[in-house]
Amino acid sequence: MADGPADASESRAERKERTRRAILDAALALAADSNLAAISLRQVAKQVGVVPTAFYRHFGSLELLGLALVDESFRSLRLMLLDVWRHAPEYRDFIDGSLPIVAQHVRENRSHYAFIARERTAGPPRVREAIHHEIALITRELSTDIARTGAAEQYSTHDIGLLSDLIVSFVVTMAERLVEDPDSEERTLAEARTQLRMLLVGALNWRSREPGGGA
Amino acid sequence: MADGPADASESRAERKERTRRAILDAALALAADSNLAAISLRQVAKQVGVVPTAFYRHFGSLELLGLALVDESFRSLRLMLLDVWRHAPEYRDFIDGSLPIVAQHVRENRSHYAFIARERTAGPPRVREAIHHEIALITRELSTDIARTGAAEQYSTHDIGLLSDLIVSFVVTMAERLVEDPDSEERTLAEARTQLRMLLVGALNWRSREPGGGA
DNA sequence: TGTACATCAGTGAACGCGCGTTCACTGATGTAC
DNA sequence: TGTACATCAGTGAACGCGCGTTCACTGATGTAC
Repeated sequence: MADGPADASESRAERKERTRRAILDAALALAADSNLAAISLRQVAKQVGVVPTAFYRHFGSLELLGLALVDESFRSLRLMLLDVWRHAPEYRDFIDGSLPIVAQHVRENRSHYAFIARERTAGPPRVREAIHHEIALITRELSTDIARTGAAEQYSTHDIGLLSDLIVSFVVTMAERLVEDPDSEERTLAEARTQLRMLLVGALNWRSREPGGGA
Repeated sequence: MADGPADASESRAERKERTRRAILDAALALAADSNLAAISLRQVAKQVGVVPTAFYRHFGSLELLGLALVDESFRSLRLMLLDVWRHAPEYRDFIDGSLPIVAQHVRENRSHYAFIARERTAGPPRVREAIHHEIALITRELSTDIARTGAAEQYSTHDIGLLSDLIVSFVVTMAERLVEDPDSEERTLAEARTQLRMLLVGALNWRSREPGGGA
C-alpha cells in the first residue's frame, strides 16, 4: 500500500502480501456493482490507495487477478465437502451435510461467491473455464463418493456421473440464490432441502421403475 | 441507419424500425464477447454505421436496450411452452415435449440466450430483475399445468411450486449449456432427458415414500 | 557490528485514445389545406 | 394536384474525463562480506 502504518516489524514480503490482499478485496468490492470486465485497473488502484502502475507488481492483468479469486473461492469449499462426504455413510447424509456447508461457506465468503456466480457465465473465457473446471472436479469427487457408499448400486458409472451432475447443478443454483438474496437464507435452504429429497428419492427409484434404463 | 439503400418505398417509420433492429443486433453481437456493462454506446453506434448521438433516438440508455432484449427473448419461448403444456395430457409428455422445444429455441436464438445467460447473473440490477421475473412466470405456468394434469395429486400447492421450480431451474441450466457449447447439443439434450427422468420418477414417488412429508 | 551494494514495491509524469453527453443543425419525409 | 409548414432520424463538432501502458525514478528493506 502507499505506505500504511510504518510498522518496522513488518518485512517487505509481508507488506507486499498486504497490498496484494487489498487489491483482491478492492476488485471483489468494485466488481460487485457490475463485473470483472467492466471495472478498471485504475479504479482498483485508487480504492487500494496506490498508484495505478503499482498494480503490475502483483498481477499482470485483471484477468489473472480473476483467476486468483477463482482459486481462493474454491479451495476451502472443496476441502469442506470432501470431509463431509468421506465421513457420510449414506446418501441421506449428503443432503443434511452438504447443503448447510455450502450455505455456511456462501455466508462467510459472500463476495467471492457473488464473483463466481457472475463470472461463471459473464467472465473472460479463461475465468469461465477455470470455474467450470472447479465445478467439474467437485462433480467427479461426488461421483466417487456416491459409488463408494453403494447408494446407487444399480447405476452404471455413466449414470452415477449424470446423477452427480444433477445434484451439483442444483446446489450451484441454490448457492446463486443465497448470494442474490442473503436475507432469505433460511427459507432458501429449507426449500432446497425438500427439493433435493424430491430429486434423490426419485433418482434412487429410477432404474428399478424403468428397467429399460437410459434415454 | 446512416442512409442505407435509399428505397423510396420505405416509410420514415420503417427506416427507423430498421435502425432500431440494427442497434439491438449490434448490441447482442458486441456483448457476446464480454457483457452489457462492458460495451459502449459508441461501439454499438459504430457497428450500426450511425453517429453516436443517433442512439438516443431509439433507446435512452444501454440498460433500456437490455430490457428490450430480455422482452424479445422470452416472448416467443413462453408461447411455445404454453402450447406444449396445454396439449400434453401427462407429465411424461412434458419431458419429451419441453426439452426439445427449449433446445430448438436456443438454437434459433443463440445470441439472445447467450445474452440472457450472461445478464441473468451479471447484468445491471433492473435487467437481472426482468429476467428473474420472466423465469418466475414460466415456473408459475408450469405449476398450473402440473396441477391440471393431476400428475402430483398427493402434493400440496406449495410442493407443486417447489417441483416446478426444480424443473425450471434444471432446464435453465441445460439451456446455459446449449449456449456455451452448441456443438454438443445432441449429447447435452440426451443427458438432460435422462436426468429429468431421474428427477421426475423420484419426485412423483416422494410423498408416498416419505409420508411425514416436507423437510 | 558496520559498510557497500542489490533488490524491488511503489511513484509520478506523460502518451494517445475512446468514453457519454450537450448542442445547434440539416434535409428528407409527412401532413394540412 | 400543388404549396407551405411541421416533424424528426440522423449529423458533426465540442467538452472534460478516465482509460491502460511506457518509462525513468526513489528510497526503504535486505544481504554479502
